[in-house]
Amino acid sequence: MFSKTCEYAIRAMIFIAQKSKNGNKVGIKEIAKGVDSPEHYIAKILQELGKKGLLLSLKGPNGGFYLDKETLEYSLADIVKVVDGDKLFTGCGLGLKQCSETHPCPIHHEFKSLRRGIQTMLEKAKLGEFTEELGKRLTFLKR
Amino acid sequence: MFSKTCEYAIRAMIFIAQKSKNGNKVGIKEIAKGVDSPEHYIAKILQELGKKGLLLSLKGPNGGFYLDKETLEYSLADIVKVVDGDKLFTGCGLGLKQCSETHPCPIHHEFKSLRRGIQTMLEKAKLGEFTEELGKRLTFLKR
DNA sequence: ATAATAAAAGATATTTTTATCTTTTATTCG
DNA sequence: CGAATAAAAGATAAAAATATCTTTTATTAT
Repeated sequence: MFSKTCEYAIRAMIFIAQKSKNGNKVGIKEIAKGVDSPEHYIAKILQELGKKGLLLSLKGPNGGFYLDKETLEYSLADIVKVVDGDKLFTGCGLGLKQCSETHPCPIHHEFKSLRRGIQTMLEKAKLGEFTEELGKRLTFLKR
Repeated sequence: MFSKTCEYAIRAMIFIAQKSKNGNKVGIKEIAKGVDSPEHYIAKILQELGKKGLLLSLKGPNGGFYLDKETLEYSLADIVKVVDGDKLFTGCGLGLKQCSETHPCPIHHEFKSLRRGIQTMLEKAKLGEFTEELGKRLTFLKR
């Protein structure tokens, strides 16, 4: 469904959301450990998300990655769009470039509703909303 | 959603289904052209599907790939399982290995229903059922 | 200012996926 | 049988995704 890069990205962002609840920041090492991802690799991904405005960071001592009230409102769909692009939401299930309503692949219509379901679910899933269950250890971000 | 390999596989299988309606066989060149895929690459994929019993073929003059009454009953889900494995149907959306009902990732439950929807749709889609609309040029397998 | 810290950026390496090319084997037909 | 045909199989290549390592820049606290 998602690229591995995107899986890391989502897990890291949810992790940061949880850790930055009280205005705290979290370092890349802790993030990498917390979501079980390669440190330098996830760093790259977060840099990109930062450039796109989905995430904040500060260098130096006491620095790290964090989310504020505004960025906590971003959804998983926003992350997916930045990392994997929007082919999951708009592309043809069979990889045809010109697949459309008027030139559909054989599974175009069935796929359309599936895609819509995926997109709706990801758009509803705001970063700020995962922290509670994570805090209670009802959900997990690694292994 | 699917690997590129799997997209080719599905397109080729639907193409063969259409072409082998009247007991005909279709050569690899015609298949490659018909679904706009690299010839040797799709050949490899079809060989694997053949080994797994989803597809029949015959060498020599008048040879080629074809489907019979039985193999036309296979669904897109069967193809996906052979080519991409079943991680789309059973794997964790965030890539966790131990994600389960008792150790769920934050989107486990939402994903479960999406996955089920995808699987159901693919299982319902039997190879034999695409030929009519393709014949009427209401649907397409390339570009 | 300076030293310490931590992210940003750049360069390189590895692995997997995708694709191509060549040789071999099976089948048909004259 | 022998020539032609077409898939099967094996070897190699190219591209993309994933991962690591090193250097640079920004920030903080002393």
